Amino acid sequence: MAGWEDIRAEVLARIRSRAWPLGALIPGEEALAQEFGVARATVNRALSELARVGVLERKRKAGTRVAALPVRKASFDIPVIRAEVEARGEIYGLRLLYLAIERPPVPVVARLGQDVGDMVHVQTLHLATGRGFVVEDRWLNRAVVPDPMPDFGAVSANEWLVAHVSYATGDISFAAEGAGGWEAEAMGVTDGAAVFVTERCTWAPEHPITWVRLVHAPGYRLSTLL
Amino acid sequence: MAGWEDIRAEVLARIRSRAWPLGALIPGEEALAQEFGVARATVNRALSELARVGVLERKRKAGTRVAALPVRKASFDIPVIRAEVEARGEIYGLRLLYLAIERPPVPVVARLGQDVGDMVHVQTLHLATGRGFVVEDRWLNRAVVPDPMPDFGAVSANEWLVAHVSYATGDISFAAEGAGGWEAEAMGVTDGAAVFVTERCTWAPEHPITWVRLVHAPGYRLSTLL
DNA sequence: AAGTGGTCTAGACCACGCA
DNA sequence: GCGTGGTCTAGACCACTTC
Repeated sequence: MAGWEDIRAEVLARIRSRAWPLGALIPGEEALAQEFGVARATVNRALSELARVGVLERKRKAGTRVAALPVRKASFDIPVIRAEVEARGEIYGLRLLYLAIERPPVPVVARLGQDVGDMVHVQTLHLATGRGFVVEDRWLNRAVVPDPMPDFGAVSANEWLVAHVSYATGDISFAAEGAGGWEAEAMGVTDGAAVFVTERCTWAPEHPITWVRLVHAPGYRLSTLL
Repeated sequence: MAGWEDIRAEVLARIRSRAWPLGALIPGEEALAQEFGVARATVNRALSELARVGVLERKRKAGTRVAALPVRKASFDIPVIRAEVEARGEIYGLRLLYLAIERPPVPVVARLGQDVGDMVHVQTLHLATGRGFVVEDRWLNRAVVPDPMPDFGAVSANEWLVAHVSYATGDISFAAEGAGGWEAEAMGVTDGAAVFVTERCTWAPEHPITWVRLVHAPGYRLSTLL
């Protein structure tokens, strides 16, 4: 019996073999269902999957075509830092460097897209077996933090958030920068050393939650399967 | 009428409100289908989607539970460099720096996981409106390159591959490094400047296809929505 | 052995986007 | 309009995992 994964494999084979060239329109779901002897829903499952990963482009009425420039999509996990350290078999440590309620600088407000006044500003150092692993610089909307503030020296803001302010939209970006200032000092690297930097911004449906900048120790690598 | 997206929203709301705490087992599909007055397939679609993005964990017989440490997954596109440059409204240019058939160094063979003897070695500079955008260092399995070799000075190996050797598995990784050697020179940056580096390895089902290292111009940023 | 999620079917209706 | 993909249903069988 042909399952949706078999259909997917067959479609991929036809694309690879150029039976269905790049950019070409392929037969409709009904036709393929007949040809393969399966229900239309099964074909739909296979084609939807291929569209999700960028191999096909589907539009109602227009039909399904092979992506002209197959844009590969890759996905990766955004782990809680503690889990990431422990997954390497190292011992996690956390050191609170700075904590205050103050006005965020203009760039942070801009990234959040909305001014919510004073915010909770937390700077922490995440350790892997005693060595600096990540320097975290975070601004939190006071509206999401309870009044007796959690002890961010014991549980990282990162971890507290995923457990208490679940689900939100946001964006994330990665860049290479030369280390500098307090971040370089906290991490214990020389000024100008190349470091991997993650910046993330998250919103609840109606208000910003947090902006965070993570400076990873030199040698850090973000990797995933295609 | 309740569609699968409504079910998804309701499930998310229950998780957010702690009606279903982190790590807790939630009712089975049949029960939820009855409660929401929809078919089980609709509930399945919603829960599968949530499992795919890491909010739920599902196991046959064991049931569905809320992920204890919700690992957010992000996905991003791996565009063809020309498309990336043009998407910025800049003019794409390509300069072939080096082309030879030679033995790959040990690290490259190791990453590919299989020794295929001599390979095609291509080094190119991708330009955005005349300025260096990406330095590409690529090793290609000779088995995937036709005998009159394509003109890699006209069409980048990158682009030629997606059009002619479609679909493969592989891995990709990102890191920050200090620029150096011919790469720094080709890009026109000072030695030691922080650059964003992408390394990618792709395989056909039975043999390696290519290994490539991309050094992006300073200031490059990889970003995506969560 | 039994319960749960994973998938398939045949049919149906709907929404979108072209003409 | 009208064709295509998107989704839903009710029922069924299967695969996996835990008991």
